[in-house]
Amino acid sequence: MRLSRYFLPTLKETPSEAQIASHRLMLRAGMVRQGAAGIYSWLPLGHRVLKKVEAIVREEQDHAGALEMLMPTIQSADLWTESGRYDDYGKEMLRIKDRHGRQMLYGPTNEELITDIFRREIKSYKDLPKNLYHIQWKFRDEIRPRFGVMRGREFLMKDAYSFDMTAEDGVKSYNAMFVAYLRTFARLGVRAIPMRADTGPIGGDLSHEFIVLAETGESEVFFDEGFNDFDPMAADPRDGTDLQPVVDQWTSLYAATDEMHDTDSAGAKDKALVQGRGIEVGHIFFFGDKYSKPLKAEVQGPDGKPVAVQMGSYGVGVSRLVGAIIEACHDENGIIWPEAVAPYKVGLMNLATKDEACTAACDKIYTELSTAGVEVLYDDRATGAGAKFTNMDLIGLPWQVALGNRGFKNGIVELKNRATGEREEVAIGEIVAKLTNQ
RNA sequence: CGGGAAGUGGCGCAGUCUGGUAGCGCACUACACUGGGGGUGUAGGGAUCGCAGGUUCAAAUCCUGUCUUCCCGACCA
Repeated sequence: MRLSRYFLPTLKETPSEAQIASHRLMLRAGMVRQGAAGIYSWLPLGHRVLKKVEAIVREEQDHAGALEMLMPTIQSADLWTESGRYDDYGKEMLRIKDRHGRQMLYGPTNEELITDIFRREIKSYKDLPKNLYHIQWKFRDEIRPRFGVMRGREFLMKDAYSFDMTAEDGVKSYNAMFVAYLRTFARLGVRAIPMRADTGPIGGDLSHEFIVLAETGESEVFFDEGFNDFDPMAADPRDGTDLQPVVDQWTSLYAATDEMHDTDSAGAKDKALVQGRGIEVGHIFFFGDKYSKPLKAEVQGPDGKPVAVQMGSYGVGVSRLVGAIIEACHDENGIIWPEAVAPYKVGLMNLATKDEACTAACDKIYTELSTAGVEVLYDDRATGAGAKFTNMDLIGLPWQVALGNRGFKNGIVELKNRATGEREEVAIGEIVAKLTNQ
């Protein structure tokens, strides 16, 4: 993409409403713009990142056997009355009336809706297990939205729902999601640690939060440094092996957020305990028949008798993750994207746009990279070189390629790694091959 | 919802106390120079000062109401 044709409104100064790093950087890098408190438009650069995060979440869900579908954002209040949560949910739920005066709501979550779909279509134990998910916008009318997309009111969430005949099978479904989450966050380029969680209003007795570690995270966390030795990609939910040992390993070490932290517990006395900060990006629950009973989500067992199914739900804050990744990956100059979610892999800068030969060389590199399938953002604007460097550091593409008169005379470009800051001179003729293999 | 701040060109701010023709930096437009870390000059465009009402000869400035945004707390993907 040529920057001269792109829509990338970067800001030199930070808008006064943004306080934390990810919010400041998302505004400055031209990724999002605020519509109302906690509600954002995603501009092209931010949208690309959001879609990449979404794609990785989707791949790992599919890989773990979950089935993608799509439920609406607007729901009828009826199902919520039936589950008893219409009154319980409180002011966090955005309630609206349609033209006929029917009570509707903008979905804050989808347990009721998915359970209704399930109970209408699935009648036999032979159809189990099932794990259905969707990636959809939710709305929770938070008292105080803040931190940009990290705690917005409107947010993109992946939520999956598992249905099993027995609690034992339900735990297997839970474990598959547990492993899928380990893999998802590792692929996104961040370190996430599962922590035993309070089940809160969703209920149930088995639940873990996945916390991305970031120095500027919103909550304080305590965890065993033994987590460093675990490989999140070691287990595969699809190869048919028992995942319980993997889950046992990841839950054997102490890990807790400050509100769950208990200095008196045995694990907390471990010498290997370290303190850090983190951001919750995923939360999984196994809650048995909490919703299937009141909503009568039953199947017939082998004996012909109806049984309420065992359910679990599994959320990932997709839009929140974009902010969380930035919190974990930035410096004083801007964002440092992990390659898997970077909006473009390479930022190519023409530092001598008035020099026809140099420009032709840049154009050639741009064309060849594009043809080779490398995502490249090409700064071909007639602005000063300093502005280009500063802007590239801000938007944080993993690789920067700079070509100006100086290098052109000697037949070299400068290649810079945004994360390490390392610069290297590469022959013009070799840069494409080098980036293609990188 | 309790406590606290703030709304003035796109962004960051001054002006408000003490009422008297709306200002600065950045960004933007044109031209020239410049071109390896947000460069320089000249000339421009753009604001009913959040909104409504009131006081006054006169309101960004004083009074009343209201909306919005941000921060701390309780709540949360």
